[in-house]
Amino acid sequence: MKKITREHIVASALRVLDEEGFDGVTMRRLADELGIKAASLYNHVRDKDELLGLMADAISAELPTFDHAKPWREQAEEMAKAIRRVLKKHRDGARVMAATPPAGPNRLRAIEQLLEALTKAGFPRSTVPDVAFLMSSFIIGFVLDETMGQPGDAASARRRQKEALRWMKSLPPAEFPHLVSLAGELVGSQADRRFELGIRALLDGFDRLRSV
Amino acid sequence: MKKITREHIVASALRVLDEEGFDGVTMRRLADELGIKAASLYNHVRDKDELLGLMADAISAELPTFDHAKPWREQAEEMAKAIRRVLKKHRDGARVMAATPPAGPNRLRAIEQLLEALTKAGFPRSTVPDVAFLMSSFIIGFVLDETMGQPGDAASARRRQKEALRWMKSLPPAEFPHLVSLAGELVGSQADRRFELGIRALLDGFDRLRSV
DNA sequence: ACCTGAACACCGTTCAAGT
DNA sequence: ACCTGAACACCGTTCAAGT
Repeated sequence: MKKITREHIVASALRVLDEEGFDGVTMRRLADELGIKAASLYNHVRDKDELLGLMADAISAELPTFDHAKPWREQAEEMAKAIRRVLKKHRDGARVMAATPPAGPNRLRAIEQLLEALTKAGFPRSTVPDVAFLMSSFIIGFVLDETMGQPGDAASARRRQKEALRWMKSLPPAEFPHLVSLAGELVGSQADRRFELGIRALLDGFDRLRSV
Repeated sequence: MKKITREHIVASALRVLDEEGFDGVTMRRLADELGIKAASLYNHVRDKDELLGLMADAISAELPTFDHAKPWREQAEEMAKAIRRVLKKHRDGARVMAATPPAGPNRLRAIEQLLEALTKAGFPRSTVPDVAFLMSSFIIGFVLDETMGQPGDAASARRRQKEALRWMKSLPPAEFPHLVSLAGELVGSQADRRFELGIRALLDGFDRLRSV
């Protein structure tokens, strides 16, 4: 086998993540993937939390860099979509980010870029961290919700959705009239459209904070 | 001891949650709290997932009811603040909601009320589920982020914050100029103000969707 | 009907022992 | 320096056995 390095471990961990999901990433399963024993991992990584942090940073490395030429609004919307795309590229990617503090060079670099863009866009200094934080938690929250309880493969995801629809339609309509009549729209996610609606609403709302 | 009922179990589980946090809610610890053995819990609850669902619904029961007389904007903002308050009332409350599908009568009742309010507010039928979903994931995402990695007691939370501040200020300013200069505003959360800013931006953005 | 002891198949992590 | 076996203190869950 190849030599075991930190990078090698993190790459394997992301592979396990994609195959087994967040709960499937165990030190033992990861060691198997690498052809070593679980105890050996502790020669390269302090503990599982550090490993998760490294995974989060590896995911953050896939984020594209900002194009500072474009107008801020377009920039921010594209950045938001790119973040969502990267979070969805790895199974339970949003859970990894949510479970992990925003440290690590790649993640910090992404935050720095966002702060830079917001400053250039004319947001007052004191609101720049607010807007950055809110964009981040909005995106992570959305993808978390969007992918919650969904198995990896698309087939069983669709089966689950059908089940949820049938269940929601069977609720007592006297008590839950809107829930029942909107069941189709509630479970049939159209997540892309919904995300765009949300990020645009949020950015529109932020826009009036700008002084330039 | 008292007779063991489902309600009794859920109440104890919430007590354990507040004391030990999300990861501390184990079947064994909960059984201890009730003065029984872990295996006995399975006479009352299918598995841990069902228990978490019941906990989420018990938390949802604490939500106030909507005041349909007030204008929608005020209504929605108050509802959002109330949800955040309830999520923060129990340690890791947001994690319980995020880990759990939106079933359970109390939670459904809250969603139904929100759908009702949005419909009355004049949102087109097809956007009502979008706005409801987006408000929910925004709030849960915010509180999740806000309370992440925070220990229960306020003292150690403040200690952690000081540490984070010192760490961020020690970053290389050439690479992370905004991160370093905004360190104070980034870690000193002022979460209440930040949440208001966010929910208002989001609701302002939604407002132009209304047709009434 | 409900509780228990014991077991099964897992976890993260430590540590002395090997090379 | 890095890997291993074995152990420790946990998990969720099942099931035959008790009352």
